Amino acid sequence: MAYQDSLTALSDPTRRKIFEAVAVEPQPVGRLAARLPVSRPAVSQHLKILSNAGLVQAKVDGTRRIYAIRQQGLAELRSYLDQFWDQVLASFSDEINREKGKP
Amino acid sequence: MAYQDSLTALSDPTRRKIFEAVAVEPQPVGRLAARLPVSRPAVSQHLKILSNAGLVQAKVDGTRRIYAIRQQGLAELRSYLDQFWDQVLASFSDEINREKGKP
DNA sequence: GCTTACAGTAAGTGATGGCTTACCAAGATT
DNA sequence: AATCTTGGTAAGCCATCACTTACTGTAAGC
Repeated sequence: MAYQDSLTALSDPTRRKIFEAVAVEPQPVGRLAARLPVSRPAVSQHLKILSNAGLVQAKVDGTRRIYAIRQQGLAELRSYLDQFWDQVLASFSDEINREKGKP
Repeated sequence: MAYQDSLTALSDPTRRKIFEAVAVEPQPVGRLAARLPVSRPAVSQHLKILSNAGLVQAKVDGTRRIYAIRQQGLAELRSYLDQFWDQVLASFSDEINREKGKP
């Protein structure tokens, strides 16, 4: 639901593969499981975690569920990291200013 | 060492706090531990993981080690996510083009 | 209506991971 | 030189987690 859950979700290699596969092309659960070395229930469980993190969402199509990336979840994670990026850039320019003021 | 390790490193709440604290201001291990609800060895272990992930680096100062953010590690993680961001934007414009072509 | 396809849930298991205390190494301080 | 400060390492413990098989539910297809 927030960037915390997104980071937890993407920390697992299998979930990353699922996320990456879904990013390339929205897919039903069965197809994802077929291309992965784990069982279909395992994929379902991973998708639940990714879904709760807001990183993917399912579009129901009969008995099938087509999972796709949810861009807002990705955006939240990006802005979390951007916050640090800004801080890094800020302290870097601070250092430059300190260096300039020295001699 | 790569974005995978960065995601694993930032998936833990305590490590996130350490990373966030170090982002605000470079600090020695002891000070970090004093402000956290875990022991100093625990902080050391977390810093090792963050360091291996390339997210922080230590500057040795006598017996003290001042930990700070390593911007390149953060950059790698950002670009990993940006890759998906680009894909999301691409498929979004694809959809618009499909919609335009329909009627 | 019966069966088949698709997918989520439940329960159990082995491995991983974060924490603690105890210990060790090395530079600072007196 | 003796001690204190600082911090990394070792070993062990408990909780969490990813995975499996078995089961349930629901929509399609004949």
